Amino acid sequence: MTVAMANRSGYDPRRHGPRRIIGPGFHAKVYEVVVSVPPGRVTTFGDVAARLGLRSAARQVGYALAALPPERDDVPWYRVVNARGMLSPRADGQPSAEQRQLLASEGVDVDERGRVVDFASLRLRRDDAPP
DNA sequence: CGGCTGACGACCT
DNA sequence: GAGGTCGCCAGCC
Repeated sequence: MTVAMANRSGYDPRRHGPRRIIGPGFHAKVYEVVVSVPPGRVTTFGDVAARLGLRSAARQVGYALAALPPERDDVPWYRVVNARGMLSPRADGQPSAEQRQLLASEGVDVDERGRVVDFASLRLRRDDAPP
């Protein structure tokens, strides 16, 4: 017996984390976490969500960054990639060239498939320290 | 106030 | 490895 097979149609906290309502200001919290990502490092949507206590809300983190207002140019959105270390494709189906360039300016290389080179080492996890 | 819009992640076959 | 399913929520028309 495992929790994984408990109920397929129901909610599995082991997998998705706690059900919790962040409430208004969710976007602002996302931005705050992203601001704390140091130059030359990257993090993931899921890690940001986990840091907010909502592992299951990775998608919402993406939505929040998609809605990032231009005046929030203090938020290094480009340091956020997906869990595989890939730059998330935008509406046109390809990764943002601007994101690639901004990362490159910090010494973070992105290969031709859109994946961050040496992602495992550069990834900033919730309670991770630089090597 | 109803409906639509979005940068994801983990599992399963 | 690739493709599909399900679960998440706040903003802005």
